[in-house]
Amino acid sequence: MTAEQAAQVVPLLKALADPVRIRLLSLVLSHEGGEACVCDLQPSFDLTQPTISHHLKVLHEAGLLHREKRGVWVYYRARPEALEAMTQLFAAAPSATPATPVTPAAPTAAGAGA
Amino acid sequence: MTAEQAAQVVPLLKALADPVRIRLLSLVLSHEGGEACVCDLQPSFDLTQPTISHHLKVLHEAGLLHREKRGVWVYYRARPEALEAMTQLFAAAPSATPATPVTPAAPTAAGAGA
DNA sequence: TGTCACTATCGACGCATGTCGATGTCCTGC
DNA sequence: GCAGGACATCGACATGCGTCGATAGTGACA
Repeated sequence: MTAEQAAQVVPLLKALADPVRIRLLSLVLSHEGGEACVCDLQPSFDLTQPTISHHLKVLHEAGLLHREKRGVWVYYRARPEALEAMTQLFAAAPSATPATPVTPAAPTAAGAGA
Repeated sequence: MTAEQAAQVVPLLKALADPVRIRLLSLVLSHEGGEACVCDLQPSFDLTQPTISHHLKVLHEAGLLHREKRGVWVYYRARPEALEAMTQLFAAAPSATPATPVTPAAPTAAGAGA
């Protein structure tokens, strides 16, 4: 993985690397119709409304949540593309060593002449 | 997802939510034999040795890397269990709304009598 | 028009984190 | 025993982040 590839995935991981935000995303996903407004989400947390709004903004800016205003309420919905990107990231990773014999390799940087 | 479940996954995500660490894990996975020592990894970054060591420690404490000392070198190897936990997390999530019609739901918390 | 409810933004505070230089620990080879 | 290399730890610094209270913006309703 190059530095550029890492720079693409890290914002998504950063957005999810918070207990409040990953629960927010889970709540939105499991909510009726796959969408929820702030007033649906806030009661699940012991946090103030601005804090919830802040976390939703982070998820939105990371591309994980879609935002839509309907009258007084703002509805958030998960964006499957972002979730799929995460799925593919981890689906590709562990295939490297499923049951390989793990041949001990000599270090290359410092040279094998130790 | 409960707060407890989130608390279990978040440390893994936090450990990966860094461009250096996700590249370190990728390098270890793709390295010969699925393992690498610090001297193999450091040349890929413009960072000092203590910083690389710090990031490897974070990955190790999160359960993502296994650590083994052989002589002067310390070899790091990915732990498939942790990667599988990540895979399952994201594999279960996006199945909520693949092509659902998204029926507009009224907010429940503030009551519909607004 | 005035009021109320829902949500976002702002400014501030404290804590966590990434990075570095200096140093310590452990092993190898002479 | 001594020198040198590989890696970890420590202390310090700057930056980022989560949280709050206060406040602004916007739509609904009487």
